[in-house]
Amino acid sequence: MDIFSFLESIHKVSDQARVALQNIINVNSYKKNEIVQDIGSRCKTIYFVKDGCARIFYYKDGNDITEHFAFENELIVRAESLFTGKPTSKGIQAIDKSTILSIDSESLFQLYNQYHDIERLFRLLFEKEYVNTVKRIENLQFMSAKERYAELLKTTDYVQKIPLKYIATYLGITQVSLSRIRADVK
Amino acid sequence: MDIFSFLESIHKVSDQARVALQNIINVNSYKKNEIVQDIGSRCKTIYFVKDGCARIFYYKDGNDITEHFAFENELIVRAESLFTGKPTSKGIQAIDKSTILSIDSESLFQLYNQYHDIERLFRLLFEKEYVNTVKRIENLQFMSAKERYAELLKTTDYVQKIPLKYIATYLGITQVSLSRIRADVK
DNA sequence: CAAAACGTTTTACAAATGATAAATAATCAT
DNA sequence: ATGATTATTTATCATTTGTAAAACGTTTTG
Repeated sequence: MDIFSFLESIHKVSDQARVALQNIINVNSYKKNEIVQDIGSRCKTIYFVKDGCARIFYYKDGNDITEHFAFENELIVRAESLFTGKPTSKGIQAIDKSTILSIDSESLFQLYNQYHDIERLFRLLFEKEYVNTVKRIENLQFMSAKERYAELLKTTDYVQKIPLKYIATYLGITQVSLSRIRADVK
Repeated sequence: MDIFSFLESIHKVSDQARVALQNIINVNSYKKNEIVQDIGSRCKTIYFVKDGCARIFYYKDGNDITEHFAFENELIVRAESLFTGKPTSKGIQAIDKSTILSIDSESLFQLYNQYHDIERLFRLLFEKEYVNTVKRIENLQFMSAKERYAELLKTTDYVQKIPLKYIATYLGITQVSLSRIRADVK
């Protein structure tokens, strides 16, 4: 799917705005496990998974924690850096061979001033992301690990391709615990 | 603090826009424990705590769960209803005697078309809320209940006034468990 | 004030999850 | 292919958290 078809499904922008947007979008291919952006600097990019699958991760007490998964036609954003200007402690990694679009956020925020349409489009996009994070809170706050795992399985078949250890930390549990849950379900 | 001082600290709008905004804001006082908006209908209101303290809650398996606390000069929004148009399963309750402003969302979204300024202001506001929810995920995903409690205590002294049972479910644990944690810390 | 209602703590026991190590299984690189 | 590496499962035991019930405290209200 073309990103513009996706964007148009959210909010249609003028042809001029569309061209302006095209100019700040880059396409890149990543190998399995390749780092898309490393931990450390201030995040100035909005990513969009065209094909494949990626994750946001960080380290807590030396352990690799997956905070977020993104599949086809989904945004990846480290909001706590992008919207605050603070350096990020989170990295982005392609889990599988992937095609990922990058939108330079500083250029985008400039375009907001010229094209009200573009600001609205991204406002709506980020509102959706916001809603997703709220749902994830509901999920983490009072569902058992087993329930959370069942929920995740429902979202996409792509989950099958994701290493167990990533899924475990995403669910907020250890690999061993997830392995037990799986054994139970069988 | 006046809400307009607060809003101006995020993004300054024109005098005209300000007047238009004033017209869709209502001020209400609530008694301790009073319901601000009940569970059920579609959420069409953005709330702002001027004084006091409120919470978002819902029921899971018959248990009252606190999803969110809002203190002075904070927004309260049930994003998953406001931004999707779906009915909400969450209610809002004043925890203490409170003054809470209500902004009608349908009117606000209309104003977005007339005043680019207002759309930008609220875009920035909701970006902040989005960042807060992301931080809460970090918090819930891999911090122990003890750590989460310590974090919460740091945020505001107002926590002292909040019933333990609300705090416990907010942290994702039972009252009994929180009571134990408190006994430990002493 | 006293009774009732509500909130918090404690206790005892059960269930879920963590930590560590070892055993298998699957994947990768030469 | 085969050895090395990485991923997953299993086992054992410790810790955390849940559940239920009772005890204790505090607040509300007639």
